[in-house]
Amino acid sequence: MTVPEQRLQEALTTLKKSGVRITPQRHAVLEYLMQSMKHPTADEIYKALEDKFPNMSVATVYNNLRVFLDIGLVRELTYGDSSSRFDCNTSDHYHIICDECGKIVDFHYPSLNEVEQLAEQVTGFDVSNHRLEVYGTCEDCQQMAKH
Amino acid sequence: MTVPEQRLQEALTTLKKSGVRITPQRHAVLEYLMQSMKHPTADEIYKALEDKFPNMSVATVYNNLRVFLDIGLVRELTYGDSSSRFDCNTSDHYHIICDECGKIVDFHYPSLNEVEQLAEQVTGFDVSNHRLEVYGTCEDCQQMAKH
DNA sequence: AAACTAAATTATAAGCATTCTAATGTAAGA
DNA sequence: TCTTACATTAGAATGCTTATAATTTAGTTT
Repeated sequence: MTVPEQRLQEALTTLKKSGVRITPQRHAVLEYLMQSMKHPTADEIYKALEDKFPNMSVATVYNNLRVFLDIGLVRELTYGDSSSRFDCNTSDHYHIICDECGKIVDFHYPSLNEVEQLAEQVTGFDVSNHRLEVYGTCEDCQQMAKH
Repeated sequence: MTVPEQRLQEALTTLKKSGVRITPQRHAVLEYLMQSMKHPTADEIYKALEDKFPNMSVATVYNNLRVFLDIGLVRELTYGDSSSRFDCNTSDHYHIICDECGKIVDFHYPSLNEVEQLAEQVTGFDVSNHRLEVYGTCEDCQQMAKH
């Protein structure tokens, strides 16, 4: 069994445990998210599945993404651009984003615990988590710029 | 001259240098941003100025924010919630955001250069900058939760 | 100081992502 | 198989932001 397939099985188990029904559409949205190495928008998921489910509503995609978010199966990524992206890799990692083409690449780095600790001391907040995004130009766009 | 006043003067000089006209509305938007310790949304700016400029259009606020963004006088902050916030403090700093009330507080911490460097090596990106946001519950909301 | 012109403002319409609503359909247990 | 609470659907509605076209104006030129 491949890694995405295994994650899908685990996710389905989590859904069942949470008392959430497994419908064909829900299954398909989850499967697409798990297999995608990108971080798709709701519309990208919708378009990717319209062959399989010609009658599926965009609302269904949004509804299911919300369900997955609530259970903690996916994370929502919001950047400057208009629409949210969804990341099914919930393990600790950061993102590096191309200023030119918007590509998002996962980037592993040890968690910045000392920043969280200092933030608590200085601001009095009860810190829950943090987000780090690095911006730059990806190799593809660097090549493009040379020609 | 107070610090916000001084920053306003500097900003006006920058605008002139960039060949941007100083209109009363533009001046007012900039002044409000500079004096505000919060990170207002476009609508908050619009509402704050409607006494002074009863005929001002929301479009004017958006237009001017874009001008300021292009020149680098302000930064746009986009989080999960619907509308962008604007930060006229362009010095290096991070933000800590309350999960409950959405309050955004400036938080100073040395720039994470080593993260940028590692990201370049690992991903091949030409890194330009990065963003760090810490999330948690502010003191006010911690108090509220107790009662 | 008056005239000029490119840029800014205004009011309104339009666009887009997302959410809501109400009717219909269905997964999963009894 | 029957039942029912939950999901899906289509389409309307919402809210933020941008576009359009007409009017006004800042800042320069005469």
